[in-house]
This record gives sequence, C-alpha cells and structure tokens, in this order.
Amino acid sequence: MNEKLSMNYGIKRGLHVQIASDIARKILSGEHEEGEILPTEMVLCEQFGVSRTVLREAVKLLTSKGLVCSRPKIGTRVVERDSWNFLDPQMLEWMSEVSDHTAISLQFLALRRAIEPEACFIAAQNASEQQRAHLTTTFQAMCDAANREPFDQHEWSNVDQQFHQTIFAATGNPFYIAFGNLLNSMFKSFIIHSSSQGDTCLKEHRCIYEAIMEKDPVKAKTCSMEHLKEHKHRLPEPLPGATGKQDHSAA
Amino acid sequence: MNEKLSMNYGIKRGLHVQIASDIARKILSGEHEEGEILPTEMVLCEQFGVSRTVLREAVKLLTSKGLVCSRPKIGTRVVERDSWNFLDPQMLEWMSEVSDHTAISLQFLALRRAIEPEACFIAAQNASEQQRAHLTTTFQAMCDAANREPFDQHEWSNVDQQFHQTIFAATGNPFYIAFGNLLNSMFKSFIIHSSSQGDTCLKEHRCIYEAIMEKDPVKAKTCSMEHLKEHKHRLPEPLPGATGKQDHSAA
DNA sequence: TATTGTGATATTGTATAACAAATAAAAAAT
DNA sequence: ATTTTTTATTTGTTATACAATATCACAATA
Repeated sequence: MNEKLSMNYGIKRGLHVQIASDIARKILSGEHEEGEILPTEMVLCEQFGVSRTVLREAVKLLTSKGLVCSRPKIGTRVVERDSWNFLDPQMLEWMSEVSDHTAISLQFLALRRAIEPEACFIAAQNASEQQRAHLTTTFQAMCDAANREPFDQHEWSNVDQQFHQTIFAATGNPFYIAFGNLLNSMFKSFIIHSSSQGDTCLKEHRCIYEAIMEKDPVKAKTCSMEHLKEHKHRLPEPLPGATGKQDHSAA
Repeated sequence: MNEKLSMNYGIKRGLHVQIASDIARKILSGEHEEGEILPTEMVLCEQFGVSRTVLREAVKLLTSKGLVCSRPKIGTRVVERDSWNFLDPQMLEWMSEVSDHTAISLQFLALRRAIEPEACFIAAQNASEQQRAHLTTTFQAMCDAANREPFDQHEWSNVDQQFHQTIFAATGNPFYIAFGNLLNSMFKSFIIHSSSQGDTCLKEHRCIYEAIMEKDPVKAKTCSMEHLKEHKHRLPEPLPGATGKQDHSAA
C-alpha cells in the first residue's frame, strides 16, 4: 500500500515532516485556499500512502505554524493567512519552495531594516568582552574571505551570516537572537541577492564592527542602516500580486 | 491508568497540547537543562498517563518550536537555548507561566521599539483607502474608550490592541503582520504594563493616527517612537480575563 | 596496540485497528 | 416555527506490533 513512498525517502528524517512540507506547499501556494476544509485524515492517508499516525503528526506540525486548525466532525480547515506564523524558520523553508523569491526577499528586507540597526545599537551597548572578542575573530575571517583570490561566494556567505549572528547574540535579547535564526534560515532557503561581492560590502561591515567595538551605539545603528539601503539589494521587478490575495506592499 | 488527567481537562482542546505545555514549562524554567536527554517516551507516557500517540504529538509540538530534537536510540534532547523559537505566540504563552514577566516584557519592548515605528512608517506609505477607513473606525472606538466614565481598563486594552493590529495589517507585509500577532499574544499572556490610562496615551495614538492618515511616514515613525519610550511602560496593571486561546471557528 | 568490523540492544519511527468524544446536520417533537 | 432528540461523520485517544536507526560492547585483524 505504501510501497512507493517508503522507497524514495531516506533523505530527510521524519516522514511526517515530508508530508507536512507537501501540504504546506499546497497551502502557501494557494492550491488550498484560506477557509477551505482539507480532505479527511483517511483520504489524505491514502493520497500520501502513509499511516494515520504519520499523517496526524504532519497535521499537528502545520497546526503549530498556524496554518490549519482541526476539529472533530468539521475536519481540518486552512486558517486565514493573517494568522500564519511567518516568523518561523521552517515556514521560510516551505515558502522558498513555492513563493516568488524576489517578493519575499524584499518584504523580509523591510523587516531587517527595522530590526538589524536596532540590534547593532543594543549590541554596541551590551556586548560582553567575550562577545567582542568573538566578533573580532569573525570580522577577521570576513576580511580574509573578502580578499580571497579567487573570490569564494560560499565562504563569504558563511562568514557574513556568522557576523550578523554574532551581533544578534551580543544583544543578549532572546527575541533578537530568534530573529537572527530567522535571518539565518532566510540565507539558507532563499536565493539571496548578496549585496555585491566583498569590496564595498566589507567597508560597511567594518564600519559596524568598529562602532560596536568602540561602544558607539548611534554609529553602529547608522552603519547598519546604510548597509541595508534598499538599492544595494536591487532587483529588477516591482512586486506584483505574487502571493495571490491582497497586496498592499511595494515601494 | 489515566483517570486523573482525563477528568481535569475539557477546558483546553487537545490532550497533547497540555502535555507539551507541561514539558515546555519544565524546559523554559530550566528544570530540564539544555542538552539534557528527556526520559524515554514510554516513561513519559506513564508519568503523564497518556498514550504514546499523544505523547509523541506533544514532543512533535515542542520540536516545531525548536525546543527539543528526537533521534532513534538517542532519545529526545533539549536543544540549546539560542535555537529556541521565541517569535512564536504559543512560546510566549508558555513563557508567561514560568518566566519573570517584567524581564520578558522589557526585552520584548526592546523589539517593539525596533519594529513598531517602522511599521507605522510603512503603514503611512502603503495603507489602502479601506485600511485607512478601518483605522479611523478603530481610533474613534479608542477615543470613546478613553473618555468612558468610569474608565474601563479592559475595553481600553481591547481597542488598543486592535489599533496596533490594524497598523500592522496596513503594512501589507506578512512578516510585520505576524509580529502583530505576536504582540497580540503578548498582551493576552502577560501582565502588561499598559502605558497609563487613556489621557496622555490617547494623544500619542492620535499623533500616530493622524500621521498615517496624512500619509506622513516620518511623523508616524516619530510618534510611534515617542509612544514606546521606556519610562512609559513600567507600571504593572493586571489584565483581567486573559486566557490567551485563539479560536478559528468561523470565516 | 590500535583499528575496524560485527552484532546485540535500546529508542524512536511507522503501521494498523478499535473505540471515545465532539459536533454538524437531519429528524422528530413541541 | 422553534426546540429537542437522534444520527452520522470526523477528529481524538488508546493499544499493540513491527521497522529503522544509532550507540555500545566486543571480537577480529593488521
């Protein structure tokens, strides 16, 4: 009964995660609309060729992201989009498989522009000696990567991400740290329009780095804002109604 | 075997949610340390007096918040704190049951101070006519609540929350909207230090409101920053009737 | 001795079947 | 027409068996 699926997995751990991912894609892409009732558990079991145990765990996972909501006799209903938990790494991963990368990246950038400068501000205030030392190490690795010949995009991405993560850690604020993880997930899941290769970018990172080391919050914030200027993450298209429903965004 | 628990529930839907909440509390409070291996599923089943199915669904819920991580032969390990998903409504609810409200509120305020001003900025730019009309309605309800004699704290909290939510909706950005839900959950779960009763607060909200209606992003941002000045958020006010449970029953 | 392979073992992962609880919808009673 | 009762459908929960996986101990080998 489940011969087909039981063979072609083995890559990702957790069968229910795959099923959840599958259903999530269909919801995020609009194949299942908001308010719609999904097929019953038994039907889905047959569709995916898995046991009810696995399917239910999958549905529970979707529920925990605010995507669906199950009730006896009713079924499993897709929740309104405004209640979905977009601030979740796994959600970003799922979105990256169906949504327009450009639109999502821009919208996420709009959030970065709010949070990161403030994170730099707080980090400049609060970073411990140990955290400053760690930041120094990371920044030096960043310099190495920038001057590498030939330029290694992958190395740069890694160290860039680590630099930002270190700053979030230095805030000592669990909410900022969680956002750092989100940003991390964003880097992993999306085709990131890394703001140019190294050269000019390094200058900006140095500015942020120095500001934090000098315990100059205002400068740190200013440098971060400069770093996140929209034109540096430029993209050709405006952003159309890629996600289906209402779209009041765009700049 | 499960006599005790099967009786005292009925309030919250989902047995596995209660179990998850129980374990989450123990993790968040440090009763289970980072890196620690939890008891095996069977042991936990006996401890809570539930079936393995339910217990596993509970563990899956914790996993989806980044709290734990299960592997065969290893067991279920508590993940490092830095990987926990603090940007999640359910997490806030769990935290509210074990953590120091004052500390968490202040740390969350530090995030609000980053996001809300920018949200106001974007809302002033992007809000549709419909959204502006909605904001007007909400603000008028806010005025009514502020002038109510005697002052009704509960009414004020409701309308205050709705005002902010409307602004987040007006950004048209799913990430900001999700943060709005987080803020909403914060209001519900925590004893909020509501910024005074009505009078001075209404002025600030009016300032934000007018700025958005006038399509003046800079003013909107400035007003929001003023509104979130730290010293205004330090009087503890108990908030009655806050269960923190959402209900997606109808469309 | 150090390394490598091999199997025993404990734990989570998955499947199946049966029953309980909840509730929307239909039917019956007022 | 309104209220109450019944019915049917779907998720919620329990129980049991087996499969997959990774640790650990131990033996075989260079």
